[in-house]
Amino acid sequence: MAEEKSLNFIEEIIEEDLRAGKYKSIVTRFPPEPNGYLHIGHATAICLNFGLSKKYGGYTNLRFDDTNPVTEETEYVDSIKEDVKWLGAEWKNELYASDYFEQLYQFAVTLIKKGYAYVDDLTAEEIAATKGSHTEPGSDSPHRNRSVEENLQLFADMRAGRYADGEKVLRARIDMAHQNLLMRDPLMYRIRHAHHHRTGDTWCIYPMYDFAHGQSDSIEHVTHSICTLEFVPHRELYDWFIEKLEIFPSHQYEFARRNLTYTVMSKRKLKQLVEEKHVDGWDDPRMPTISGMRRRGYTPEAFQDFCDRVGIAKRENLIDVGLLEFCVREHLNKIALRRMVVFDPLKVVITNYDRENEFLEGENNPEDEDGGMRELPFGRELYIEQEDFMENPPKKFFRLFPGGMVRLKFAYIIRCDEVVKDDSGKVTELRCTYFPESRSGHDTSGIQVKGTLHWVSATNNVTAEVRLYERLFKVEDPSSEEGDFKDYINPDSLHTVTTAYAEPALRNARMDDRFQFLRKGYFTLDNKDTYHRLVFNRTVGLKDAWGKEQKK
RNA sequence: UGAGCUAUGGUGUAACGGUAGCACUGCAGAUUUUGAUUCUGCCUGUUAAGGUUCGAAUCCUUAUAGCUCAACCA
Repeated sequence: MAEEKSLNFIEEIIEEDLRAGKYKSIVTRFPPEPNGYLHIGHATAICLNFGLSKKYGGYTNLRFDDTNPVTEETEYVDSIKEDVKWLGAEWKNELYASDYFEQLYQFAVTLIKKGYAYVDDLTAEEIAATKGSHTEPGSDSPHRNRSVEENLQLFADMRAGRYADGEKVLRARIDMAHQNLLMRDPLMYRIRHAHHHRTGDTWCIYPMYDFAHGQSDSIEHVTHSICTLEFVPHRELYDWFIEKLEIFPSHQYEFARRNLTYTVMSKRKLKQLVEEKHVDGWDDPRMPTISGMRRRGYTPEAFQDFCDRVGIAKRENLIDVGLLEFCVREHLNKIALRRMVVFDPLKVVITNYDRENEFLEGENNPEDEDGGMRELPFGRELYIEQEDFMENPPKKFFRLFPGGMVRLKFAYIIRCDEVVKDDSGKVTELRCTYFPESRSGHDTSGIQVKGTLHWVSATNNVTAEVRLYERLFKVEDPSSEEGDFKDYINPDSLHTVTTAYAEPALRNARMDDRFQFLRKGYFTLDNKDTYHRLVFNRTVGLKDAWGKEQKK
């Protein structure tokens, strides 16, 4: 029995269009403005647009909406392409709104000729003042009824650079009393004597978003132009231009942008975090940017899964970041190489171990039969985690305590015989005995233990720096709290373990490797600071039933 | 206080006039050489009030709540 996969509302629209024969295949686009870095919100838009065209047999263009020369830079174009590529999205064409400047200019001329556009001399303030309000109609500009010839000449003069910034604009001639404020003679072109990252100084007039986006969609024959809900009021204008221009009718559909708990998503706020040094940069592993999450060790597969699970709709939402963490754990659990790393060492001396150091074997990944094994040096002196020993353990403590026994993962069962302390009473060393016949995989000892600990040889290991990240904010929705969102920054979002002791296999860690440090979480090499030393970022922790139990 | 959009467990999303389902979270248990993974089970929901209908989460009305809109930004 075939399982009916339910469709989201956009898929329903597309299937209906396809069924009705409106299109044979679909074209979507991902249209970032190259003025900043991509974040998770963009990632969901990418998954949506590229996912749709893949599902329904079509393609997706990557189009840079570069109509504002003063905010846009090539640097951003490059980082955006890198991020999109990393997510696994393959665009059909790399396009730029600026590629269409000449065509857009001709569109504007067409509208002028049809009497649908005019050059206005009003200042920005005057235009705002005559715009009216939600309850009051606007009033016509005194230049609204210039002749077509005059408009044509003036617009050509604008292009030719005869005017200074702000001196003139081209407006659509619609209705200054329109219910929709966006339809009250919106601006189509403004003068900007500025260098453009691609067209250089060729142009000094630039189209506004509303006169560039829909037309670009149309030029590319985009069938389904998907954007976020705040553009709903723009749809009327979008359709108006296409109708008056009589060009390919692209259609705009809107969905609700995704919000995540314990973070902020607006460019303005992210920028503040970077500029005021609350984080290390746009790619700080705590940032919700794609570059930040990549650096932290998230995988494209996890994002894809996340997008699929979250779905798509039109209502406001605040998605539990726990879902993203679940997705990344689920993927990493399958692919991560298991390794042992001790963050806070407590020396263990095995008093009855008097032979040569030996090498034991440990599987790389119990989830992967073909994952292979690696060697683990074992010896008389080892490190275990400080927190894995308690002199006076509470109930249900499965780890080491005086007289207690645990298994060392991949190795032997040991018993704690003696606790060595320094003058201040701090435990500095445990003296233990091991049971030779309890060797992992060959255990004939018959001893049952509750706990299994990770460990590292004290004489054969490699040191590394480990960075542990917590949530960047203390509250679920920093933006909706009283006062400044920055008041809710979690001051302890980064813990650095400068010297952790790792098993030797980690010496050969590669940048795209994913690791699970046993009982510690998932880690990956930091792509910036790993140079002459190893620096690992914790992507996400393991589920921690014991930690939860303790909090009770 | 004009217009538009939206309202389903704690969270996200299905059900398209006919049994409110799935996932995450949470809780309980089993297995476990990671207190991980895996497996079982459980808790929790249609914003409200009317109306139409044999039957309403779904259609209608009203109310309520949230979001969006008056940049020469996108």
